[in-house]
Amino acid sequence: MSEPENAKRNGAAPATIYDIAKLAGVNPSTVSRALTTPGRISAKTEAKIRAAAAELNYRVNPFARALPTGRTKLIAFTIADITNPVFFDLVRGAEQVAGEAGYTLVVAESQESSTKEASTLERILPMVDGVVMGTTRLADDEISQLNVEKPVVLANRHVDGVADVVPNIEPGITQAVKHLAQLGHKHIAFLAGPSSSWMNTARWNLIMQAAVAEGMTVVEIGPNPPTLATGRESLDRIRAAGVTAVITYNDLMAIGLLRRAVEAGVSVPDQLSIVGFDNSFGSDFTTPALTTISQPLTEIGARAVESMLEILGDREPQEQKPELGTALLVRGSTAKARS
Amino acid sequence: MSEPENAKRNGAAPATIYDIAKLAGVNPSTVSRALTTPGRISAKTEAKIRAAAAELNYRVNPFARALPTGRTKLIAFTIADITNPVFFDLVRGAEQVAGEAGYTLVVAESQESSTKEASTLERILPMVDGVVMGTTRLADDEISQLNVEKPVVLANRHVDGVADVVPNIEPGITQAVKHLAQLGHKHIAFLAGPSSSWMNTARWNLIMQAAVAEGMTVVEIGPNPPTLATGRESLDRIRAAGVTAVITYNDLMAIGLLRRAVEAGVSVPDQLSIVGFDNSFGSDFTTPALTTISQPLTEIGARAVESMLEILGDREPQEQKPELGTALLVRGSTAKARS
DNA sequence: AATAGTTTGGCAACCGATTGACAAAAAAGA
DNA sequence: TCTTTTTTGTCAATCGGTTGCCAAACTATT
Repeated sequence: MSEPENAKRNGAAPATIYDIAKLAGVNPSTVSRALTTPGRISAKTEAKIRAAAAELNYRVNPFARALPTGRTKLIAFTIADITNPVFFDLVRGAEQVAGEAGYTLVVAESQESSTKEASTLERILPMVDGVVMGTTRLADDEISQLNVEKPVVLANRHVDGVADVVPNIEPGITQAVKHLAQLGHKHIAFLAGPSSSWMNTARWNLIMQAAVAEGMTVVEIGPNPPTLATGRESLDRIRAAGVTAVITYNDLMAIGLLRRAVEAGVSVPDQLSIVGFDNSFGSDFTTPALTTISQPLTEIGARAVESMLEILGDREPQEQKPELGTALLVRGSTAKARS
Repeated sequence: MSEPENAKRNGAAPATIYDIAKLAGVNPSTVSRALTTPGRISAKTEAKIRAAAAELNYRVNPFARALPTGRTKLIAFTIADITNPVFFDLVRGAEQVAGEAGYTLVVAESQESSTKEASTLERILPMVDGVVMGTTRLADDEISQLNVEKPVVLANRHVDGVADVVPNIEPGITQAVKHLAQLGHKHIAFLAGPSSSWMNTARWNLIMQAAVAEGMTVVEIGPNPPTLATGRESLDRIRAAGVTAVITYNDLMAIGLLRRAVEAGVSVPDQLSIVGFDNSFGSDFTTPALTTISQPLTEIGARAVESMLEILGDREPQEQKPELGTALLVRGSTAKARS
């Protein structure tokens, strides 16, 4: 309690390589080499130094190291909305890989605002080695711009000249549309996400294509913020459109829509079939449970960081990994079209 | 593509105070002062320097600054499980306050493992100014220990000698137990969380106390990992215990239990009433929606960071804020005890 | 106009590591 | 045994800021 002035806690200042050098009877630079360049120093001396370091409970000062090397072992991870559970798995995968490589993730949330995203990045950019964008609301040119300053890896988005990890959404979407067609749906809708989402466009295009191939009509309703609230608010527009099934941009919207429908006495799936996207946390809590297109989110997060590590030269480029796919997960929110 | 060696991106190295000094025709130290100590330098010179800085697109190198000052403007925020939506609101509140003060949050997840938590903290401790523990699985003495090295603020937990932000859980719990009593329940259970959770003990004690006061019997079932899976797996034990209502350690467990019960043909709330804890994301997705004890999580996260800022001397200590409370939120998962 | 007092800006040391250049010591070769 | 090569450790500069101390320049006082 109440020692507001003294920011320094532990009376004993943390040990430095100088302390170790003194204790081991060598030069500080020898300590640095022993600790960072294995083999450069004789085994005997190195052992002595390591012992001294252990005794002093030494931990390198990351800033002192970052200054001459310019490397901080920090990676920024951007997400648009912490409230959207898709990012659970994304960061899980990312954090896993980053941690193993001795990197730390700085998670930056932008609350769906590109302005906020830009300003947060502005603040943390000088201290990270690279930026992995889990979900971003920045425009293509802003991303390209960013990529000039620090390496960028995109998850679930493509921008020319920028590294990315994007699953093939075609199989999942085709399956979903076929599934609806087989259930007898003729008129369906796509409840769109934000216009600044690259994935939104990609999904819409494929859905349109697949729907036409199946001889169905399809309308896009949106763009919208990809939230629970939007899902709820869209029920009227969807009913007005006269469709019998909807595919939503993400599960959050699907859940909002489903719950609102139930409240409004619109039976799901009897009067309205709903297909979500992402298979994110909570999508199986609802009654009926949500039929959704699942993505390998953990793997996407992991690969995005792996890719970053390769760019940073901290990981050997691997042989080409198999393409990531998507698949329809049929649960209870889809059924035969009402005649 | 393929320039694995060159970590440096932008051909032009970022501007330093030396560049500014040259351009403005002053000494580097003058630049430093102009930018960090308002008033120390004449308005005229400062304007000149600021102009030069703007022209060169200058941004301070946080590491160079951190070296002499020891302050990094980074705060670690620990959470036990990123998959538990309680932390949404916790970090939302925390990030908000931190951002406004120019601090950045480094979110560290430990996947419910105290070992993992300790090792992650080990890695990031040297680079943060303090640690805010959203949810932690460390033991009391480990926390005290940590608090010696860097300032610590605990959310939802109390350890002697360590700053904390804890809401008063008494009203919520009392209301919940009263609510069950009024519905005619005589025998209830507490589905416990992890033994390393301080809150778990705190909640159990109050529930026990309140139940006894209402003339009910109450049993503790646990300890358990506070997850969806545990909730599911506990149905049998709960039924075996012969109780008609359960209060769970958190919503995740309650949701797991509720869903399993429905699957198993145990009607909720008719055969079993369930009360969750936290009012976290998804707790209203279920059918029936979960009755739960809500906590002001955003506010807790915000206050925890505020408290940290005060300790770091970066914020004036405020007048005492009103105590944070909890309250029962009655939804559909509780009903009259089956006679 | 002379003196005292206050601003303002420069000098240089320092934070804790890393690293190129070099010399001393040890090992290998003649 | 003497030279050549390799190994091992030291010196000193450097990264980009911050800050105590001091002197020059200015302002105010008498």
